[in-house]
Amino acid sequence: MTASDPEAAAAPPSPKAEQVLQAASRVFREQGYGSASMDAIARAAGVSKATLYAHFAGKDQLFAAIVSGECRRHSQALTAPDIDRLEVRQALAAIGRNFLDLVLSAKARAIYRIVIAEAPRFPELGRAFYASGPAAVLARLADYLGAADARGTLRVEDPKLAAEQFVAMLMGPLHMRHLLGLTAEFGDRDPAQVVEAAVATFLSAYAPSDPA
Amino acid sequence: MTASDPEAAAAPPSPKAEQVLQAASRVFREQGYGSASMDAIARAAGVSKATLYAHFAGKDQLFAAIVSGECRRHSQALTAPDIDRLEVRQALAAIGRNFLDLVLSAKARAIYRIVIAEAPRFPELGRAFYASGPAAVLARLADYLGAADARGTLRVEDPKLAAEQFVAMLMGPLHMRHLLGLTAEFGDRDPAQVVEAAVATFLSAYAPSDPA
DNA sequence: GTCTATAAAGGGATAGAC
DNA sequence: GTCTATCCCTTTATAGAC
Repeated sequence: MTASDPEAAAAPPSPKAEQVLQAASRVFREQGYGSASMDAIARAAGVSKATLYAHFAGKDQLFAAIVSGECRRHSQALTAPDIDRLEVRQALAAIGRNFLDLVLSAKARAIYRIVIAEAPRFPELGRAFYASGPAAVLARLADYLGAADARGTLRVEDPKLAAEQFVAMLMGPLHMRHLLGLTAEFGDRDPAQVVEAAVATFLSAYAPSDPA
Repeated sequence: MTASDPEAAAAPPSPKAEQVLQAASRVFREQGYGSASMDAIARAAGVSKATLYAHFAGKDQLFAAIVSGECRRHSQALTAPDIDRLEVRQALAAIGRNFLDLVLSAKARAIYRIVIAEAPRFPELGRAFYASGPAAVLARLADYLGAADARGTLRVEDPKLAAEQFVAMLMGPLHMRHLLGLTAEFGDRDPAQVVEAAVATFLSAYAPSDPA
């Protein structure tokens, strides 16, 4: 019955497993990998430790399952709709708002924290996270910029680099401060203002010649 | 004798304490806060655990002492020299190179990882890190941009925001990938190229009118 | 102050009953 | 599959000798 589904693909069949995954995700996000104990996870999930080990070979594999699951879910959430039907400025603003909302969300921040922290000890995890998250976003944005260049609505020599600059200007003013828990202090900015400024600077550099 | 020096200010007087701090820094950076044990730190420092507890009240205070020490050291390393005697383009490029070299260094990455990871459980640490590191750099850069605007060599309405955009474009294409340990894959870039591109995009947006 | 030795608690992982 | 109870090890932290 379960031969074709080695539990690594999509949805875990057992409701107990899902229960464990959700609780473990919360505990890992709250305590970090090193400090989170299997005991605490079992307690949070309302199951015994033996049940944990019946579904996952160990702490490391449980952790890997959670991170890859969260990455999958988040990258799905970033399927931008109809940016091709918008003006370049509006399209970039829409992409920027969606992206910024995602990366500043509490869950995304917690996942990012823990993946960054454990990347040296879980190298494959770092790769999987980057590939399913940032790399996918950058690739899609670069495609859009390349197409805009072909249409003449932008002039972008290196779409990949331009995409990275745009994303960087979106995240830069807010991401680190939010990661550090500094939202009010150090003059926190309105995300809408950050998006607008990023679009403005980007277009100053990459608009064809004179869009007026 | 030690009344005026509550050990929180500058240099630890005891050589043993310095020995402990260096070893603990390495262990924390290699293993993360949660997984690092006082036992391992004592072993790495070549002292007994009792000596650890003679100098530091506990794991958390030892950790805090290390992070604040590293922040102090790194922010001192960023005293940019004579940028006022350079052309704007060259000054920005010099700032960019220095900054990128620092934030991409192995030690800075390790510190950043652990501060980000533990910020929710050590809020004061996050504040101290940001204030002594990124905020100081941004403030100095914003000052420079504001002065350039006053001289007419740039046109920058919001120097703080422009500084954040510039720094973001420097870090964006490289920082996250390096944090995740992905240097070769996903098309790693030459830092020099990143600096050049960031300066170019920045000047496209903030050059006065026509510098030619 | 520094060590050896140990206390007291909590960690990951498992055996065996159901 | 799931639970209770437990093994065995490591953890943080301390007592007592020097």
